[in-house]
Amino acid sequence: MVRVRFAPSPTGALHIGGVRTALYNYLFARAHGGTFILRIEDTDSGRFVPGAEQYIVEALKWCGIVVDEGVSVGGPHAPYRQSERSEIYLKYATELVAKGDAYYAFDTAQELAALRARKEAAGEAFAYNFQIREKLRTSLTMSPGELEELLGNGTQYVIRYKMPKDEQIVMQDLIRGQVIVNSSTLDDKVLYKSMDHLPTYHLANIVDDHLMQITHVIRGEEWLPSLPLHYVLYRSLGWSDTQPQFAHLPLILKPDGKGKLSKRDGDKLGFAVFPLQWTPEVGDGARGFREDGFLPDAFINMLALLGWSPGGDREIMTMEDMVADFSLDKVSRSGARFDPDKARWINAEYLHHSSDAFLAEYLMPILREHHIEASVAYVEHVCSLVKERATLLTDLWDLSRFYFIAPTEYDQKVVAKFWKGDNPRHLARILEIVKAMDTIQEQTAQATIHDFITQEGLPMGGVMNTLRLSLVGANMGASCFAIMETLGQKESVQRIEQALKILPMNDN
RNA sequence: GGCCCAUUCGUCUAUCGGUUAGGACGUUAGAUUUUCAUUCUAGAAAGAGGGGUUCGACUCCCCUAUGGGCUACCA
Repeated sequence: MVRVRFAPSPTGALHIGGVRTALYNYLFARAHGGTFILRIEDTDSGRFVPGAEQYIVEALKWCGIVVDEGVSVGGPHAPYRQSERSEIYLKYATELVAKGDAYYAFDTAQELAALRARKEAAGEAFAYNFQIREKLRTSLTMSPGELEELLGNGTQYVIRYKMPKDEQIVMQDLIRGQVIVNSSTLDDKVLYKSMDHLPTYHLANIVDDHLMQITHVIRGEEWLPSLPLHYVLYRSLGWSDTQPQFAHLPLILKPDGKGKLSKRDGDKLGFAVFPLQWTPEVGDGARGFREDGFLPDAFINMLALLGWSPGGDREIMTMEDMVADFSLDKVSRSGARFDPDKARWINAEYLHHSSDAFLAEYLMPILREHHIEASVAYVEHVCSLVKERATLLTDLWDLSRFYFIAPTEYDQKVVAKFWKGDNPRHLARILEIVKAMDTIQEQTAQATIHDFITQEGLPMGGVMNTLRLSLVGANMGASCFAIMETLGQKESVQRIEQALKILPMNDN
């Protein structure tokens, strides 16, 4: 039975790299009939950000990623917030000390900083490891009595893992294959912190994954360097035989390929890097894909393709399609640059195939904000005319406003180009034809007016663009006749009359 | 600096030893269109470099280069 977890830290908004990790975990779980768990890793009390957890829950919901078990839905392994599980971890840390695989260290932050500074001054890297641990104030070199006294009088301590010396740690990664690291290059990581009396990520992660019976750990590549630590931790705890399998995902890079994508890139690109708008109580906010007009289905489709391909040429896929084809061995090994252009194109694909009813539902509230009364049927019809011109949901209003509001000003460039010579006079004659119609039907109106223009030998482009200018106020939109049919005869007549009244009749 | 990971068109990728190295975004040129879009057609565009292994390497191995990640009582 497959059990995977997405385990973010509530330190701010979840950026698209995190969402993609969640997505891959979710796809993997669904593909194997498994369980997708949401666990909050809030063991860094110093970086906790109020509202971040709620943001994560809402973001997953918007993406259509359904949590089976975890924070906000509960489950058999509750609680799923590590801060609420704090008493669990100390037990395992002290167990490791008892076994001799970990030890108490009493160095102060100042002492460590001094040590680090001295090493750096000598041009060497500082590592808290086998070479130095015997020379520091640790339980390794103390008498039992001395240790008991320090522990008893409340002296601050951390528990560090005693990384073995010169051992080849052989690991398996589902995406990268075998990875081997010599343990002497690793340091004695802190497992349990003195400051907030909470475990570090490494301990809490291993303990919870074990307790929650996680079968596969799918996480970002930034965790690969700590995989050896996790391996030896599982071994020390006696859990090697049930330890999960690991898959380290390639990173999502900045568009220029220089480094991991970050919040600042969003500002620089003028493009969202978060699923939802983020408005923290303090600090800077950030825009979201949702608010920028992306459809959730398009968003996850775009994200899924950043580092995974089903093989072959398929690109536009629903969540169900992706579940059916997802497998970790088709995840690529190299980092993927985020491409705003491709993201926009995918969204346009989804938008063009959205139903008019769905788009109208989005547009109606915007119309209400502009105090526009329109029937759902009318709005749906308008959506059918504008959607192929839209890339983002937010384009809809700009593309459709002239169907609801007569132009109050006219695009000067278009005026300069077409509202000249005899064109206004020709338009006045078109007006008479339109006036004579009871109703406007696209095909018949087109036939009638085109015939007139041809028979009178008038310039087709000049007349039609002038007509469009009077109707729309710009050189955009569907066929003039479709527009007139939508607007209705009365409104069409009014708009042509208004243009003839407002714009100068001729420039002779 | 040390350790680890990676490397196919500008970008995302397909290829799992034998292909004219395919697709998509973007881009260029056309067509369609009264406009803006859409759509369609065509084009340019890639295996980092050097060694091996092999009858044959983009594909396997090694070295170099380049890029990235990690190197906290952060995750």
